[in-house]
Amino acid sequence: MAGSDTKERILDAAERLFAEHTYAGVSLRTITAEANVNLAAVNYHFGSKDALLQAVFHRRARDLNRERVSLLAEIEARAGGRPLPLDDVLYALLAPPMRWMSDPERGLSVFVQFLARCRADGTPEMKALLDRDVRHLHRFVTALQKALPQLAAEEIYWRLHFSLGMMHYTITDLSRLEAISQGVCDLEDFEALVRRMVAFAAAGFRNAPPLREIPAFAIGQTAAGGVAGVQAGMDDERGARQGAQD
Amino acid sequence: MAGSDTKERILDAAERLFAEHTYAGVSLRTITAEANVNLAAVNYHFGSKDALLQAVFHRRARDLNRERVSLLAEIEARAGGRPLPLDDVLYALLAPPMRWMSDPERGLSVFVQFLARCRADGTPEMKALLDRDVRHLHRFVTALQKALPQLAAEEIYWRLHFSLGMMHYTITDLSRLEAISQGVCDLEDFEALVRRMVAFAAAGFRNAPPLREIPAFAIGQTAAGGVAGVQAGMDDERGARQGAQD
DNA sequence: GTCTATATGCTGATAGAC
DNA sequence: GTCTATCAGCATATAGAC
Repeated sequence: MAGSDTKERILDAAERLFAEHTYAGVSLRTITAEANVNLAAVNYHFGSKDALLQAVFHRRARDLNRERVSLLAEIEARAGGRPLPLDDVLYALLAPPMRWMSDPERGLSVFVQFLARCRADGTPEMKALLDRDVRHLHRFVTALQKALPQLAAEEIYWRLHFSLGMMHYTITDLSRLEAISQGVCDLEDFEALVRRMVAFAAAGFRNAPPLREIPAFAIGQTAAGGVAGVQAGMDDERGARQGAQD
Repeated sequence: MAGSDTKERILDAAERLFAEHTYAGVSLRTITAEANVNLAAVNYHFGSKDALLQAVFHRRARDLNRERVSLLAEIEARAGGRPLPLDDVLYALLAPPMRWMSDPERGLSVFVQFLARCRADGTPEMKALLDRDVRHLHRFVTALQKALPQLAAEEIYWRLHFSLGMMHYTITDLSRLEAISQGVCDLEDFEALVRRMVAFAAAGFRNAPPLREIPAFAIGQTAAGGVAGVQAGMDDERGARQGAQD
C-alpha cells in the first residue's frame, strides 16, 4: 500500500495545487509537503515535474473519455434515425463537466478545474496535450448539424465556441458571479445550473439570426479615441481610479 | 526620452510575457532581455516584480474605464426615458474588449489578453486587483433589467455570467475554434464576431425559458458509474487512450 | 521505497561604480 | 539612470545510505 498510496497522494496534491496556482507557480517542495511525502518521491515515482503534470492529466482523462462516449451513444440511440434533439446534444456537451464539478468528494471537481487551468497555462507541453481534443469536438459538430440541419457550418462552429465559453467560464470564474449576485444565485445547485446553461445555449442556437440578418451597431462609432472598453476581468472602478494619473 | 522609454519598454515586454506565460512563469531576466534594458532597471523603476505587475495593470485600466463609461452613457442618452434596447446593452458589454483585441497595433490586444490571464492566475495580488470590478458590472445588471423588465434578477445574473463567459473564452481560446473549424470561420473579422456574439447572447436572454419551465434531462441517469464527461479543454481521444491502462 | 545530503543553476533584489 | 557584481534563497534533480 505504501508506494501506491504515495503516488496517489502526490497526484492529488499536484492536481489541486496546479489547479489553484498554475504549473510554474507551484514547486515540488510545496507539492510534497502538501502530500506528506519526501521531496525526492516525485522524481522517483514520476521522473520529473513535467512528467508529474502529464500523469495528473492522464490519470482521469481515460474515465472522462469513456463516460463521454457512452453519453453520446445514448443520445444517438434514443433518437434512432430521427434528427437529434438540440437540447439533448447540448446537454451532452455541457452537463458532464458540470457534474464533475459538483462531485461531493471533490476529486473530479479539482480535475476539471485543473484542466481549465491547463488551458490558461502557456507551457508548450500543456498546449500539446490539449490541442488534441479537436477530434472529439467534431462529433459534437456533427451532432449539432443533425439537430439543426438548416444552420450553416460556420454558424455551428461559432455557436459551439460560445457554448464552450459559457461552460469554461463557469468552471474557472464562478466566484465572480457569486460576488455580483450577492446570494441571489444558488451556486451549489449544479442540476439547475446545467438546465439554465443548456436552455440559454439552445435559445442562442435556435433563435440567433445568421450574420447577414444582424444589423451593424451604430454605437460608439463617433468618438475619435475609439470605443468604450469594458472587459470581463478588469474594468474596475477603483482600479481605474488608481490607474488615473490626475 | 531615455528613462521614460525604458519604463515603457519594460511595461510592454512584461504585458506581453505575462499574458503569454503567466506571472510565475516569467522571470525578470526574461522581461529585461526582451525589453533590451538592464536587469536592475525593473527594481529601479518599479521596485519589485509585484509592483511591475500592478503597473502593467494600471497603465491601461484608466483608459479602459473611461471608454466604457462614455459608451454606456451614449446608450442611455439615445434611449432617453424609454427601455434600453437589449442588443445595444449587450453590445456595450461585449464589443469593447473585442475592439481592443482587434487593435492593429497589438498594444491593446495584448492588454486584454493580459487581463484574461490575470483572472486565471492564482496570485493573491491579482485576485485583489480583479475582485474590484463587481461594482462596474452592477451597471450592466441595471441596464439589462431596464431592457428586460419582466426577467427575474436571478436570471439576469446567470445570463450575464454566460455572456461574459462567451467573451472571456473568445479572448483566451480563439485558437481552439481555429483548430476545430479549419478555416471555415474568419477569426480576423472582429466586427462580424461581435455581431454574432451579441446576437447569440441576445437570443439567450430573450428566448431562454425561466428555470421552472426547463424540463429535467433524462439522459445519462441510468449507468451506475455516473454520466459521461466531456470538458472544454481535455476530452481528447488520443490523450484518453494514452491514459488508458489496458 | 524512503530518506538525507547535496549538486547545479536560476530567482528576485541590492550595493556601489560610473 | 544605467551598469556590473553579487547576495541569499529557492528551484529541480540526483547520488547514495538505510
